[in-house]
Amino acid sequence: MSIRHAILGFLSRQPYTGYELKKLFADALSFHWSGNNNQIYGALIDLHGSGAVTIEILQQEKLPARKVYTITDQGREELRAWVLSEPELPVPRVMARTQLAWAECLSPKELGELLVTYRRKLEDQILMYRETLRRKPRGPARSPREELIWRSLDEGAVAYYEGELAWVEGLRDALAALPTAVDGVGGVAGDGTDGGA
Amino acid sequence: MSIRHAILGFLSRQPYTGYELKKLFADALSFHWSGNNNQIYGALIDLHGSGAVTIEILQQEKLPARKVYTITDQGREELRAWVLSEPELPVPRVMARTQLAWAECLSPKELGELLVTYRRKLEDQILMYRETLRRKPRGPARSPREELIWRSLDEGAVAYYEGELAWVEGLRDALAALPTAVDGVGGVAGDGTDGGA
DNA sequence: CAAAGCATGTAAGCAGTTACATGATTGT
DNA sequence: ACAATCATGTAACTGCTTACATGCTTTG
Repeated sequence: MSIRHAILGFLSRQPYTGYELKKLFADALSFHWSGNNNQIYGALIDLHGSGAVTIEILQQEKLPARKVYTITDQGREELRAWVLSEPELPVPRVMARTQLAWAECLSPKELGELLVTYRRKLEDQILMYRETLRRKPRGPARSPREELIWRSLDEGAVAYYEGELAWVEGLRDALAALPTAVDGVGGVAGDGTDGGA
Repeated sequence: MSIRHAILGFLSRQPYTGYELKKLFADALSFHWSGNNNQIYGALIDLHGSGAVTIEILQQEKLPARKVYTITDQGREELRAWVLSEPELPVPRVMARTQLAWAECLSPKELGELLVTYRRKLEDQILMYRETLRRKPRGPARSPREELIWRSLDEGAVAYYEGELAWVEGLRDALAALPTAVDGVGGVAGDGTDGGA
């Protein structure tokens, strides 16, 4: 369970309820968890069981009780140990690229359209990120250093999509530069309904 | 199941046994599946059940029988449909970045070391990729277009890690440029054992 | 003789997903 | 009247992972 540590991270700043954490995950651009109940409530029970957090139950009139979770010293130690642990290399599992790997069964036109669709999605995502970052300033950082890191993480997320976009553009250019004889294979002779093995 | 389509992709080039597919996945740089038995043998049974592949069993003297899987027309159609399907945006879930998000509990020195470790792993990975690509030429492509795409995928994988590397370098530079007063917080006053909420 | 390769498969588990269930309150 | 928000939790599933199990052959 790795969302466990992200939860501890949030709790290291201030106490939260499961419901609030759920929203934090759903809203955050840099934390790519769906923030579903199952994981968060489950992880919180787990964290409580292992003594990393304490629970305070606040009864409310006519609304369900709020269970406010507070990190313990032990929880802080666990968080620290995780942050210090060997960072692992990311595995770029990009489904769209796997699709392209087997694009041989497509006509040039179909392939072109696929690339355009992907490009457009990437552009939209970049715009959305930029817009969200512009108008939803994150909470106050605990230090200029933390502020810097958070900004860097946000920028890095955008940069990732920009990198992917540049790659698609590069591929499109390269494909366009291929000899026309090849372009004609699927574009003239067939409709792309698979030419055979 | 999504490795299902990657398997169909390989089979669209030529028939393979499960064992061979397993090695293909394990060796390929652009397909980030572990190539474990469970998934591959399971997916093959599934593919056979739905009529996407046929099985030919070749008995061997004193070695286990080889089950050679061949893609059917229906399998080709499924592959084609998948390749044409809406490409989905990748989600960059980089654990190392999540660690950095909660690096506030680290001293400047510890943070610096963490970044250096990550940078080194990225550099190693890039070198390893380059080396592997240089000396393990992939099989013959079915067309110049496929050749181009495959090369592009390989280059894209390296470019991804280079982008991540550039991001780390940028962050390091930015941290180094922070006022020294801040640098002193964890470096002088404490040993980084957590300064409190 | 041990290790690696050939070739199949099973078991157990983890981290994540969507969707369901309950029920009051507030906003349109 | 309908939807969204508050707030908890459960169920069922998917995709992927490591590790185990079997047994024979080739290579060092």
